[in-house]
Order: sequence, then structure tokens, then C-alpha cells
Amino acid sequence: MNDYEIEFKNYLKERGLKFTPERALILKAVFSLHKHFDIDQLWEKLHKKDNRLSRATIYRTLPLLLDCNLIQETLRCQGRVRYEHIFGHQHHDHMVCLKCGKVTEFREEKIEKLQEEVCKRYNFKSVEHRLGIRGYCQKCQKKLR
Amino acid sequence: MNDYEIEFKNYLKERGLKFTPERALILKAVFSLHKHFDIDQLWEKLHKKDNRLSRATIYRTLPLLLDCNLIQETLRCQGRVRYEHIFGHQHHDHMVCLKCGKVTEFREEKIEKLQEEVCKRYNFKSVEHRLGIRGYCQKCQKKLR
DNA sequence: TCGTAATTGAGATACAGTCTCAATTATACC
DNA sequence: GGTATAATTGAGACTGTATCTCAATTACGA
Ligand SMILES: [Mn+2]
Ligand SMILES: [Mn+2]
Ligand SMILES: [Zn+2]
Ligand SMILES: [Zn+2]
Repeated sequence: MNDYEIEFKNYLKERGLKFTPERALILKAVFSLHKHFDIDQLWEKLHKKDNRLSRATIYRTLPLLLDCNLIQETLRCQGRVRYEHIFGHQHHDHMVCLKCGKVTEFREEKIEKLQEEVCKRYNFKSVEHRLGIRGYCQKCQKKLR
Repeated sequence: MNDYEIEFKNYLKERGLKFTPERALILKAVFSLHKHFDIDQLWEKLHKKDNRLSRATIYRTLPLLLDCNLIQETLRCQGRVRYEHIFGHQHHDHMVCLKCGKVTEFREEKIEKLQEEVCKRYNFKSVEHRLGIRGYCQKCQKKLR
């Protein structure tokens, strides 16, 4: 059994919730998608395997996965919420190309540290943060010229 | 005439668009709100002065104000897009309290610099960035204890 | 195996945001 | 000032994402 499955089962058990086949399928799909995804992309992937699984169940399951830190919201794109699995991955931030939509992940230790300093300065207890840089990727800059 | 009004008029003129009384009202309201606001708060404020002004006109005007950098989107709150006027103000980032919703603005020069470095490293041409830290403000931390 | 509370799918509903269209109006030009 | 014309407006219809309802089903502890 995968680590993320153990994690999710514990989370559910502690709260008296059930580990259903539907939730198992969704969990598996979430960790087999290795890019950022939105609900429709997830539904399409799941629909192929079990065409009874309803959108409502996906909408009901994602908040659970968020709450136990298996996934997180990333930048919104055209009004849609996008997600990525984070369990087993290091925290990182994002750059998004305004032309082609390409997402680049980066981690800058110094920025992480400075954020902690800022929080200390304001007596703010940080839970999470999100840094998104919008602009143009290398390829799209060339095309614009 | 205010600087922001000159700015907006120039923007409109360059594009063959009109400076209408409705747009003037919206612009004025946007710069008289000194906190982050959403469309409904803006509509309420405007409705008092001119109850004919329609929501559609507000929805049509805000993208113009965004495009000429008079305002910017800030963090979303409960599914609603929130805005703040930025013309004449220095760029800053935000901390949001998950309990009381309090927004604290901060500017950390070193973080701004480091972001530029990261962009250079990836040959990414930055247009704008948004850093949001979610957590608990000083008051709400005390209440939780 | 049983009892029960959680969960499900399907469709209804909510609601922010966009679009349509006929009537109105700002502005460039004379 | 007057006129032509393309932009703009309000009202309400419409879209699409996300949530809710409810009867039927099911996971799981005892
Ligand atoms: Mn990522
Ligand atoms: Mn601000
Ligand atoms: Zn690109
Ligand atoms: Zn607070």
C-alpha cells in the first residue's frame, strides 16, 4: 500500500469517515497525475476507468485531500481552481507563462527564510504561503520579438 | 483633476474608448475605498449615489482599470475576486488571517530582489507576482490559546 | 452478520461572471 | 453649435463552476 493511502486512511479513520472505492480511485488518480490538474481533467481520467463516478463525489473528496495535506491548490487558471499532489514532495513556488500557460516550479531557500522573518516581525503565525510569478517563458519571449 | 483620472482618460483615448459618467463614478469609488474590496462592495457604494448604474458596467469597467494598472487583483476570499487600487502606491504583498480575515500588507525588499534573481536564472520575463501568506494574526493567536 | 451513520449518483439549485440587444451618448469632424 | 457614428449602457438572459438535496447504497465497528 502506498504511503499516501495510509495517510488518507488514517485521516478518515480519525474522523469516523469511510475509505470507499470511489475515494480510493480518486486518490490513486491524483497521485498518478504528475502535473497540475483541474477537476475536469481529473474527472476525465477517472471516467475512463469507472464511468459511474460522479463529479459531485470528486468535488466532495478534494476538500478532504486538501485538509490532510495530500494535495494543495495552485494558481487559478481561467477561473478554474488547479491542484497538485504534494505529499512526499518538497514545497515549491511557481512561475506561469501568460502566453503558453507553462508552469515552472522553483524553490528559493532564501525567500522561504525571509518570509519567516517577516512573519516574526508582524507576530503572524504562518500556516502556508503561495508565491506566483506571472510573465513570459523563454520560448514565448523569443516569439514576441 | 486627479492623477488617476488623467491616467484613465489617456488610456481610454489611446484606444478610442470613451470617458463616460459611469466610468468616472466607478473610478472615483475605487480610489475612495482604502481597503481591498470585491465587486459587490463596490456596487453597494455606487448604488447609493446612482441607483441606475448596473453591475454589468462595473464588470466591464474593472478589466479596463486592471489593464492600465490603476488596480490589481489581490487574494481571493470565499470564491470572490478582490481588488485594491495601486496607482500611486508602492508594490506590497499580503498576509491574511484565516480566522478574522484581517489583511496585513508588507514589503520586503530582499524578497523582491531574490525574485528577480530567480527569474533571471530561468530566463523568465516577469510581469507581476503575488505573494500571499495565510495564517493567524496576533490577536487570533491569543484567542486560540 | 447486523445496525447505523456515512456516502453515493443524479439532478436541482446557487450564484459569480459574461453576453445580447435595443436605446443612448461621447467625441471627432465640420 | 450641429451631425455622424461607433462605443456604451441597463436589463435581463445565459454560462459554467461548484454546492446541495434526497432516496438508495454501503463501509465498518460491534
Ligand atoms: Mn507545483
Ligand atoms: Mn494591499
Ligand atoms: Zn510560454
Ligand atoms: Zn485574525
